[in-house]
Amino acid sequence: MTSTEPHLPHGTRPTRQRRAVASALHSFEDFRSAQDIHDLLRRSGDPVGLSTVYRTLQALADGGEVDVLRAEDGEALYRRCSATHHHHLVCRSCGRAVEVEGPTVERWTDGVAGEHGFTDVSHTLEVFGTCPECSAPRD
Amino acid sequence: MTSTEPHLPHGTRPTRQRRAVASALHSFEDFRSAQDIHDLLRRSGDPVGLSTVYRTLQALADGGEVDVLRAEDGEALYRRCSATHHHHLVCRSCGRAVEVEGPTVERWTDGVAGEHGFTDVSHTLEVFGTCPECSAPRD
DNA sequence: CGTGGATTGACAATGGTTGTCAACTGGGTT
DNA sequence: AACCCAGTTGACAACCATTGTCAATCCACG
Repeated sequence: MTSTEPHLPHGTRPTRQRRAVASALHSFEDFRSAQDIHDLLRRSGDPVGLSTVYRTLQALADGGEVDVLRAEDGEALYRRCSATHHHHLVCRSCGRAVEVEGPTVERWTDGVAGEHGFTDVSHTLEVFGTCPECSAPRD
Repeated sequence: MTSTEPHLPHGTRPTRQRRAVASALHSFEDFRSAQDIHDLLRRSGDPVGLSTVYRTLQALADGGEVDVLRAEDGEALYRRCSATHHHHLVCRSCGRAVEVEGPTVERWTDGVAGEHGFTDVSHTLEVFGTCPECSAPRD
């Protein structure tokens, strides 16, 4: 079941490097930095230049294939994602993220924006917490 | 006393520099970068060292006196804020921001997090749009 | 006044990200 | 197979927001 791999923008070449990045994105489900992914690839014996990692991640992000969120310190973190609009429930301890949908929130943001006469509305929403596993007492 | 000026953390000295930064924060209602504020102060004849601007903004942010949000490129942007929990409706054209409250959203995030067993929940939410003035046809 | 801790700011260092550009790759064409 | 050549790569440098450093300065208090 590897058919859910992020696809590269139409018209680009499926090079070894791009496949490697796309594949790496499938090996974890938390948010990782570009540099983390670069290291991951090097250690897994399928090295890709740092510039290329950045370029590929950017292309995937532009194509909506990966989500980007900013760490506290402003560093960009990446994660593969589904195509539909969604938000994340991120564990602030282990980083694992769950995609969640929020029709309630979508309606609310549109409503609030409308009340103030704002148009062409978009929004960002991330929820942070401690996941069950991380809050479980140590065994 | 109902001064709306940002207050500095308890026990710190109200120096000229810190007052200048706090005052600058009151001269605009959109989000500005630390460097913008540094420039603003220099041009207004009340110069403050860049390090001090960063330090003061950080202290104010820690004390919940100013909001921080990240621009697309990861740059930190600052704006004075009220003490209660709130979100922003930000004009992506002129940058002006309106504080909004969302009990609906608070309830929703807590609910979703709870369903997944997440505890100690917090969240970030920003709404972007085009404000009435910016979407109005030129006068 | 004098003293000491808090504060400042010029400057250097850090680090994520982007720009540069010569070398390389590989699909289409002859 | 050899040739093209636009797309691609990656080592390296440049960029720039942010943080660290530390000697000089300030200021509350005795």
